[in-house]
Amino acid sequence: MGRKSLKEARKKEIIKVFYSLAKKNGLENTSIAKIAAKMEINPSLIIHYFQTREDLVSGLVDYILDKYKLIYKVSAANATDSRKALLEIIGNIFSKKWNTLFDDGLFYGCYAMTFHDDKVRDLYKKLLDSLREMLIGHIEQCRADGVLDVTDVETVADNIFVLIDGAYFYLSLVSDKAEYEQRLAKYRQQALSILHLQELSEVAG
Amino acid sequence: MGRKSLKEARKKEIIKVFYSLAKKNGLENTSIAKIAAKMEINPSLIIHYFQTREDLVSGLVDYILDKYKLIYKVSAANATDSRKALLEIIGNIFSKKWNTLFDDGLFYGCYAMTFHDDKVRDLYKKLLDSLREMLIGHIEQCRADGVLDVTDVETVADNIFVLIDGAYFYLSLVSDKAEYEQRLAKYRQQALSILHLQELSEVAG
DNA sequence: TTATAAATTGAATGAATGTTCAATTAATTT
DNA sequence: AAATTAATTGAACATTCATTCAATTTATAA
Repeated sequence: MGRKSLKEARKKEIIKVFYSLAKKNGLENTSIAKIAAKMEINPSLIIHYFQTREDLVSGLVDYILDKYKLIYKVSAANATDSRKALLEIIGNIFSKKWNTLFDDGLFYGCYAMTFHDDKVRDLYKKLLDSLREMLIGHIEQCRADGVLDVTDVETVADNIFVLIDGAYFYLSLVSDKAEYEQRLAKYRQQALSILHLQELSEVAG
Repeated sequence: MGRKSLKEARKKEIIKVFYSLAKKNGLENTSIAKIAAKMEINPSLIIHYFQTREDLVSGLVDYILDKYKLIYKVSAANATDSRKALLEIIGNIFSKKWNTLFDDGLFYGCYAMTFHDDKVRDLYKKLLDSLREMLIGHIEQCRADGVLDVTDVETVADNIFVLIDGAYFYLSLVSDKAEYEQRLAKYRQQALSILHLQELSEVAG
């Protein structure tokens, strides 16, 4: 009875436009009114779905972190081979295509919010911790399969994460494309070195 | 003739209040009006000194980056001993007192601006690059003095910076004090390990 | 066809924003 | 004391903001 609810689909549409505008102009310069204008709908419709701006931002953070999570996803082709799976993840993390899928500016913009917004802080902390656990799992699997020679798995995983976060922090300021790619390759190499693995071209994404 | 100018002193006062409010409530929640209210002055006075909000923010970025730079400052006592100087810098970077002097939230908040504000981007890039050069200089001096055994100085310096940036990225989300300090110590240890140095208590700050 | 429920609009709100400009106050020099 | 220059105020500005509420349109089920 009554009209079919479009709620979830509509919310996602709104968030996507929010994402694209914030990506272009920054989080603080993206208002509800501007999102509505871009979508050619009424601002009150956005408030109808997200009761407050805070909820809207929260939805954006969810959206961004979901995208971020994808980088750690292992394709079905490599799911059964622990070594290939690990190599695929490392490859994904240190690849150029990541940038086309994911906007670092927004990731850091939302990250900056964690210092004053407990909700966002929790989301980030839980995501990063779950990714750590995941990487630990992969490494342990590799060790169990005898394809990896590491002693302290947790430390190794931590080293990888430090490398990732530190690498992109500086990389985001590198505008020269050649230097960017060169550094990226070097960091990937270093990640493999931490894992006592060698670069391989055999692994597809 | 006429009144003595308080311009520079007053501008610094304003920025300091801006800093303290933004530290507490976040950059985007700190308006000119709020700064003026806190100082019990008229908002137009702030505009008098900083023509636009953009200029005001730019001043804040300068202020923050100047503070950041201090972490890399070597005390006079260690200035002549290259090994002690390097150890002091590493000690400063991975110390708890840094947090009392410097607000990570604002540092990341301004960092997030680099993605849409070319001016801020240049400031950050130039600072980080100059710090790199400085660290490279210290390491090279140590090598010249025969107290350090490293081959590729630039790579070593880059590894240190990646460690710093990556470490604090995650540390900023760690609220448990004990875990925070434990990790911090571990990262410091790792920095020394990259330099092939050992932890020393002999170096004062 | 009618009832129902959700989607959407439109107008209005008050508060806060950055900024302008003229007027006034306060300090310093001649 | 008078002239000068900067500090500071106060009132006003147009804009934008998030949010509210009632009214209307649109789709679906009975």
